Amino acid sequence: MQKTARDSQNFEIKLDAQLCFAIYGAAHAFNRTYKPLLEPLGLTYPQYLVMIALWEEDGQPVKAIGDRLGLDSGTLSPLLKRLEQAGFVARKRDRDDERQVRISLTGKGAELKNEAAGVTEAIGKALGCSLDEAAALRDGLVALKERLLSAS
Amino acid sequence: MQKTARDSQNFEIKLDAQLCFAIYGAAHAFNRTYKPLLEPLGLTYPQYLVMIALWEEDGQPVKAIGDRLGLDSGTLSPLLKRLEQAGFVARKRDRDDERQVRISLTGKGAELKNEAAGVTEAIGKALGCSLDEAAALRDGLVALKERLLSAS
DNA sequence: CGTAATTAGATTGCGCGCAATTGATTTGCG
DNA sequence: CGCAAATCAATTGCGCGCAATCTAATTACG
Repeated sequence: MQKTARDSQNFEIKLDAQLCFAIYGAAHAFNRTYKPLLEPLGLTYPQYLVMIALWEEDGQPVKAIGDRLGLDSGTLSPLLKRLEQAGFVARKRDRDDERQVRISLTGKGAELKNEAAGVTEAIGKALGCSLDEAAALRDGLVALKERLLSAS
Repeated sequence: MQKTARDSQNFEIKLDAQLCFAIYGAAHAFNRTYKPLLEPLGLTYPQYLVMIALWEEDGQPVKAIGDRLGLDSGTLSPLLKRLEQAGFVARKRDRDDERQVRISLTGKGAELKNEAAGVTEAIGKALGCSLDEAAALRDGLVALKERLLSAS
């Protein structure tokens, strides 16, 4: 069994594919784990991420939320409309810059943060690893993301 | 500045959020990096994953592809229909078990593997890390996925 | 043997995710 | 000042991703 350049390229192809599958699968697994936990709250996973962003800082414009989550108005506009419909947020035009729409939490939306604490706890258990391990994985993913985005 | 139970709970919510964001963001970054590379081939990212599965083993039934990628027929049926429309695969009922539909590569679909080698090379560069690092990340993701799925 | 339970795939409905376009507002520059 | 360029959100169109439902085929069991 001799090792050739072609072998190592095949190795790279397989690893690339495996990494694709791994990211893809892990993201879906995350999604599936959150879904039943978020359903009682009346939130989808992306909606939950938006709520977290608002719990951290209320009254952000759509653009700021989009930058934080990496989403554009094509995704956020209808999503925010549904959050408004559900009574979690209110949308109003910024008086100083009427291009912007600021998203603010309603009382109901702010209260939801307390219920969400249970979700966090359940996910923590499902992760089944220490905070250090989770942090290490997170750092690896963030670094990967940075490299991918800066390369393009 | 006193440290209270509420503080530490907020800390956990944020860390949880960061891991969410990290997976979410990395998956999107992967998607965005692949998209312009796959467009010339006429494939979307999920279609590319299906093609990889078929290049590894031709003639699989829909169910087997779904198990490999974690997708159900609701996603695969229309996706495969588009791959068939594009001339990359053919679908035919298994003669021994007419419930199953086996997906086989056309000549055009098999040839596409050669063009896809360039995609792999570009991604390898975009990853910007050693094979060992990529493998470690892959293992961490696979382990995470396993824990999440087994917990639910 | 025959009916019930299981399995495979397709279809429908809804919510992202993103490119492209549109419309309104603000900014910048001559 | 005035017009062009830039910015922000909304909308449209298409392709997933998944739950729920449906049909057809196979298997299991009495």
